[in-house]
Amino acid sequence: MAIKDKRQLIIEAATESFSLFGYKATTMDQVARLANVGKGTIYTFFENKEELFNEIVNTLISEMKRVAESTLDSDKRFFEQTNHVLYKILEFRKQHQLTIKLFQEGRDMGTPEVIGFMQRFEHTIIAYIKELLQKAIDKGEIKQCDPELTAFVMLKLYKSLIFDWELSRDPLEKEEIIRLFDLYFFEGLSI
Amino acid sequence: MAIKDKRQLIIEAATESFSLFGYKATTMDQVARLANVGKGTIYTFFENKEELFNEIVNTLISEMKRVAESTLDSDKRFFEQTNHVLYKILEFRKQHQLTIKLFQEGRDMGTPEVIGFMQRFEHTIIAYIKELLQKAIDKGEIKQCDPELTAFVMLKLYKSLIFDWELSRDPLEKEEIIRLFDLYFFEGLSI
DNA sequence: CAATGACCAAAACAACCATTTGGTCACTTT
DNA sequence: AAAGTGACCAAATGGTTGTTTTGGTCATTG
Repeated sequence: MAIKDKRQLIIEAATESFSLFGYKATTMDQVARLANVGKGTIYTFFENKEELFNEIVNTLISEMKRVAESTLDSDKRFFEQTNHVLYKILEFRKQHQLTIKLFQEGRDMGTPEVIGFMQRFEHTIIAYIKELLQKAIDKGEIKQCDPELTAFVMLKLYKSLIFDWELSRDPLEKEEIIRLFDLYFFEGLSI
Repeated sequence: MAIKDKRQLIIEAATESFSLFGYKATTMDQVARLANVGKGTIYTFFENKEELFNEIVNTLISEMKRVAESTLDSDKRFFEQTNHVLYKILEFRKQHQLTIKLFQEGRDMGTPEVIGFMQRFEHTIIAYIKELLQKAIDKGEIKQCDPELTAFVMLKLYKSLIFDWELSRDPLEKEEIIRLFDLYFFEGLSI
C-alpha cells in the first residue's frame, strides 16, 4: 500500500462525509474512521480541515470545467454554445451530491469556508463565459459589450430561471429555458 | 382630539421605530411611549403587532405604486417606460429608510413577517411590470412572450445590476444601467 | 520513521435562571 | 358608559455557567 493510496482513501472518505453532512458537520474523527486511518495520519497529508476541504472542492471545480469544455462545439453558434455550457453547469450543480449539500449549507448556515467555495465556483463559471464572449466579440458574432458584466448577468439570469422561478411557480422545461435565454439575451424583445 | 388622531399617532410612532430598529427590535412598549399613549390603546386600533406592521407596509407599497404610476408617460417607448419605472422603484427602495431597514432585517435575520413583506413588495412590482408588458404586446410594440415570467426576469436582472454587481465591483451609473437594460433586453446581443 | 490515538485548548452546546416582550384586563378618567 | 391606561402574566428571549465535542498535536509504537 503506497502513500498515494492512503491519501486517496482520506480524500474519498472526506468527500463521502462532506457530501452527506456538509462541511461543519463532518468531523476529522469521522473522516479518520471512514478512511480507516488514525486521525494524526490525515495531518501528515493535509495542513488542516480547510486544506482537505479545498483539495476536494478544487477537484470538483476542475470536473465542472471539464464538463463545460466537453460541451463545446465550435460549429455551433455562440448563443447555442453559451446556453449549453450554462445548462450543463447548473445541471451539474443540481445533480452532484457534494455540490447540492454545500450550496445548501452556504445558504442556510453561512459557513465561511463554504461561502468561499461558492464564490470560487461562480467566479470560475463567469471567467469561462467571459472567455466565450470575448471570442464571439472578436469574431464579430455578437455586439460589443463588457464581457465580464455580460457573463455576470447571464449567470444571474440563468440562475433566476432555473432556481428562483420554480420557488413560486411551475419549473421550466429545458427547451423552454433555452428558448427564453435566446429570446431575452440574443434576439431581444423589440420587434 | 378625535379618534383618527390617536390612530395616526400610533402609526407614525410605529413607522419611526420600524424605520430605526426594524420589526423585531421594535417593542409595543416603545411604540406606546413614542406615541404618548397607553400600550392597551394600540390594541383598540390594531389586533396585534403584525397587523400594525401590515397597515404600515401596505401604505408603503401603495406609495411605491404611486411613484411607479407617476413616472408613466405614454408618449415614450415601452422600454423607456419600463426602465424608468424599475429604476424609480429600486431608487425608492434604496432611499426609503423603512424599506432599507426591512430589507436588511429580512436578509440578515430572516424575520418571517418581514420576509412576507418583501414577497408582497416584489409581487407588486412584478404585477405592475406584467401589466405594462401585456399592453405593449397587445399594441404590437414588443414580441409575444409570457408577461409574468418576463416581468420576473426583468426585475431579477435589474436587481442584479443595481445590488449584486456592486458587491464585488464598481457600482454602475444610472445611465449605464439604462443602456445595459436596453442592450440585453430589447435589442439583444446578436448582430 | 510513518502511523497512531490519547491528550489538550478552544469552540459549541445544554441547562439553568433572569429579563424582556406581546398581549390582556381590571381600573381610572373623561 | 365609553375610551384610555399601565400593572400584570405567560411565553419568548438573552445571558451565564458547566459540560461535551472538535480540530489539531505529539509522545509512543510497530
